[in-house]
Amino acid sequence: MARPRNFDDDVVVERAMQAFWTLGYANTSPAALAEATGVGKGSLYNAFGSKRELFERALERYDRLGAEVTAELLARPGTTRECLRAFLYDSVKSDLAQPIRRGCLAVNTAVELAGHDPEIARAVRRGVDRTMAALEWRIAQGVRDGDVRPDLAPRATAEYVMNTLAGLRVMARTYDAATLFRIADTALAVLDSA
Amino acid sequence: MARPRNFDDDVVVERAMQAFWTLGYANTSPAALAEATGVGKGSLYNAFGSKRELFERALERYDRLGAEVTAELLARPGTTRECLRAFLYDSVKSDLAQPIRRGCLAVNTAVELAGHDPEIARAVRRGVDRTMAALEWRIAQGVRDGDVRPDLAPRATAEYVMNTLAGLRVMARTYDAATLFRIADTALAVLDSA
DNA sequence: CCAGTTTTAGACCTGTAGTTCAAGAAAGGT
DNA sequence: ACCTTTCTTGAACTACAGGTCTAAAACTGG
Repeated sequence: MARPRNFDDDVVVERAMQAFWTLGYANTSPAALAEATGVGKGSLYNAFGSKRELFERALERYDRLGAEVTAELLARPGTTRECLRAFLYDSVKSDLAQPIRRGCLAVNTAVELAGHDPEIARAVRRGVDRTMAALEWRIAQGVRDGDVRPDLAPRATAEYVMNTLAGLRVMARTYDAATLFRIADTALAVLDSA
Repeated sequence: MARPRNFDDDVVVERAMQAFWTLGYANTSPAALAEATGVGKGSLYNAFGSKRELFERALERYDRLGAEVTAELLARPGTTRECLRAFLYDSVKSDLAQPIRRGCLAVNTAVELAGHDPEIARAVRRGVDRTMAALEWRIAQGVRDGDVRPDLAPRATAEYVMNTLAGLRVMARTYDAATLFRIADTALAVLDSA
């Protein structure tokens, strides 16, 4: 009945996400998006409405993929501490693996846009809350299993771990691997019974 | 012998700093800088060369003022933990006091520019290192005084506290005061002997 | 009070961001 | 084969970013 799209939305959103992640929102021009996605500017606007809306799609995707990775890491066998360690290490490692340090899209977005765009702020918050809920759940399990100090409140501890991750994502911009891993280890020491 | 400047460089840099801090580097246009400083674009370019150079001056100033505040806080009487608590609380409070959450200029800069601009990355790093050195010094003193667990390495602990601060500066974009203070407290609990 | 120098305000310039639009292309229904 | 609909391509458009330039203005030593 009509001409079909000759690209896959998911693929385009994925590529746009990579571009936004690497360059930042403001520095990713429509031309850059066209280049990165292999789709003409016109088609992008036809399909997604605006740069802003495409960004929201990209952020959503990032949150969803991140939540999947987190869930997988936290569901692995091992002590709570091992799981949280894997959680922190994993993000540091994937950061360092990139040729240019791009940090975390959620953190970048919180810093670049959350202050001036309440809707984006809510989207970021939703994603972070989701990860934090997973952490809380895993920590609560650790308390039940007895491998976490029973006096730790799962909620507060989850917030704390999340905060540590946010810090690491920023520190990864300028510090080396050894420092980052050392920070992660120091942060996790709080979980140990003394 | 020649017409004198009719503005004070320091005042202009201070105001430019505020603008960059609030709006971000990319979003602060020359027009916005002229507006914020009360100095015409032409004069700004004459005095500072470029937006980029003015930003470097602003960042330098931020680092210097921050270092002064940190030094003052850490030199106050009280236990190490009280000092570090004041250090973390202070930044959270000043963040929350602003009408729009603008976080920390150094963190914002690390996120927005450090990945693509090595020189800026070095400047950020210098500032952070300075603060971290002050923390290390205070923690080492705490170890000597016996109010910090002696098994804590001052350097690693300082990095850890710095990381916690970086995290808080990001989390302050989207979370409320209660959560932020709770995170700070949890983070400081690691210092206690059990 | 003039000469010489530097600053100033803002007009001006070039490039690009972000978006829209017009014209044609690829379907599917009839 | 034709019509309708939706997509594509790329040119076109407006606004503003970042920076330069100019003509007047403000100082000061002589």
